[in-house]
Amino acid sequence: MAKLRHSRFDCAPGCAVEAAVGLIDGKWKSIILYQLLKGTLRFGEIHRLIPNVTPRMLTNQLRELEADGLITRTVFAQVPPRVDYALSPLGRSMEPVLMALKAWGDAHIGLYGKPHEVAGA
Amino acid sequence: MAKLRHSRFDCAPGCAVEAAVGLIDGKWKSIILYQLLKGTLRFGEIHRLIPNVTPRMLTNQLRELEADGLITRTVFAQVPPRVDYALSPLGRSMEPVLMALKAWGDAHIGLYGKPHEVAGA
DNA sequence: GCCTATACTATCATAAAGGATAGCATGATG
DNA sequence: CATCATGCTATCCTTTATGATAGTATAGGC
Repeated sequence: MAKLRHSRFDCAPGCAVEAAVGLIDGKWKSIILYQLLKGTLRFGEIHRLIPNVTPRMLTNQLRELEADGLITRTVFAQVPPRVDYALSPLGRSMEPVLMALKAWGDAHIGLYGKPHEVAGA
Repeated sequence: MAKLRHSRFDCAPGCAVEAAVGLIDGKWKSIILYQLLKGTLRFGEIHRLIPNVTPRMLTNQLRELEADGLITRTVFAQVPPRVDYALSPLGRSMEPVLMALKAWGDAHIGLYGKPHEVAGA
């Protein structure tokens, strides 16, 4: 059996932090959730907003976010196919976390804006 | 050359979020930072607070956090050795992120408290 | 002299994360 | 009939993350 995701929850003092981090653990997940804050998006729209992700990984991480209950996936029976992704109420409850991350990133992005050029802290 | 950590910063709209997430990307990092919110800790104290981490990984992630400027490491020339770890001002500025993660985790830990038992969202 | 403590280091191993590339079914369009 | 769009899937591959285990230097305590 593959290691269970989130299996590390052991209710130590850091547990709550760990639980939250575990849900956004995946290279593209936090970006996907952040983009969905603005509203429902289709697969292709997400891909245009995050061009560096491969279709395989985008699908993979959308499926995991759905399995974790953070987003909803709605398929429209038409051609070409249309699939809408949106934050679920649980996902929406992550907004304070995502906005805290953004606020921190906005304030400090200059420290890491270029590879190899980390400013002295 | 190994891939640079944080090399994925490309200043897309999610960039700021990505930057912040990249700094806590590592199985134990968010827990370490969370524990250090309470104040300076020695290596062994951190290990007692996070018993599941191996010494190798604890050292590895402490070194990365230090390299990223989030924590400071102070060596005392004595025997047995004593090394203190503390949040740097930059690390301290992550407190809102860590507290947002904790608040979210506290509110929702029940959803993921046990492996294999994800409540319907 | 042996044991203990501390904060690691060294080495090997396993598992997983993520990427690269090519391809698919269906209808619409020209 | 060829091309296009969409949202993927399949397969193989590379890289990285993490773990398991054993070991280390130095002084102090018994």
